[in-house]
Amino acid sequence: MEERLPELYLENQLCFPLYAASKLTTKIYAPFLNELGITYPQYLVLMALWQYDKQSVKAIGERIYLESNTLTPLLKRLEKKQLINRNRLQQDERTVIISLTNKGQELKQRAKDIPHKIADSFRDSKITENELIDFQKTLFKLLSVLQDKL
Amino acid sequence: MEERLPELYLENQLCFPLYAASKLTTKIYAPFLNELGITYPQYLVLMALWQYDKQSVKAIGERIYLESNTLTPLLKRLEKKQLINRNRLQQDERTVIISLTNKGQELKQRAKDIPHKIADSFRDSKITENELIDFQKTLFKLLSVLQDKL
DNA sequence: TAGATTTACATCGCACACGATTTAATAAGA
DNA sequence: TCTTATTAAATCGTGTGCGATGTAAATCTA
Repeated sequence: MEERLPELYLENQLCFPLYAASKLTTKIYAPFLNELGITYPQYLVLMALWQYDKQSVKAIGERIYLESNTLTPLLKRLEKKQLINRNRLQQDERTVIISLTNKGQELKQRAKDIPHKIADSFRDSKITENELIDFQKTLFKLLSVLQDKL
Repeated sequence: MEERLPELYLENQLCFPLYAASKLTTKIYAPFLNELGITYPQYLVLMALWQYDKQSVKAIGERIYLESNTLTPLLKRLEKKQLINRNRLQQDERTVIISLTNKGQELKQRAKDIPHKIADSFRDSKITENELIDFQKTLFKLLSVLQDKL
């Protein structure tokens, strides 16, 4: 009665290696981020703020694909660490504007070498620079297709 | 005093689109898996069991990159849904063997069309079949490199 | 302009992830 | 053999993710 269904093999899916690679990548970052006292999703929020300071929760969410149900508690943790401030906008009291504290601004300097360090660790691997560039290109295409489907 | 650090832009990272694509992919699966009453990580565990029944928790973890701290509670939930059984191995009482119940086996039939349905939804997108094949190839290379680093 | 609708954020509950530690069983070594 | 080390799961605490719902402010509409 058992039936071979190769379409259900882990290796033949796209979703599974994507899921696994994402998790492993986060683990690669962990020791560097630990030194800064932040988590990976917190790092994403801070990158959004380092690039464009003073944004609404909604704007941050659109950049990193998260909504207030995840962001609100995460932002409160960043506030408790004194890396950001949360302020209601006067013109529209519904909107909460997130801005970096001095401490949050300073963290940018300590974080700036992380991408290089990560990239270096791939230097002598089986993956070429060009391959990674193509890969990233498809990844962004995939992202936009996925977004359209949702 | 503000400094432009393009290496800290979200678009220039590899980790971020990987993280985002993984999450969006999981969302694409959600409605299909909802019909089966399971979550995405539970689906991964079941795929491992549909492919090779009767495995230890450790073996499942190696396939899907999870450890007992995540798997134990997840497996208890699958047990409560009567999709799997958990039994200690006589030869080695430390090992817990996970096996499918009849209900768990039957679910395979109901799940078998999910990959096709997902693939179909990409049919007329900007991404070609060949591009996806290359993409998956790099993804697996990336996975093995990441694994070596950890 | 009063009432309906939309919007931004917050809250709640549940299910992961994962580092760190614990417990019990087995294997290894002097 | 007795002790020590290793191994497989389980447990614990913290931090996401996310669907569903709540709340208050702003906007729209008849």
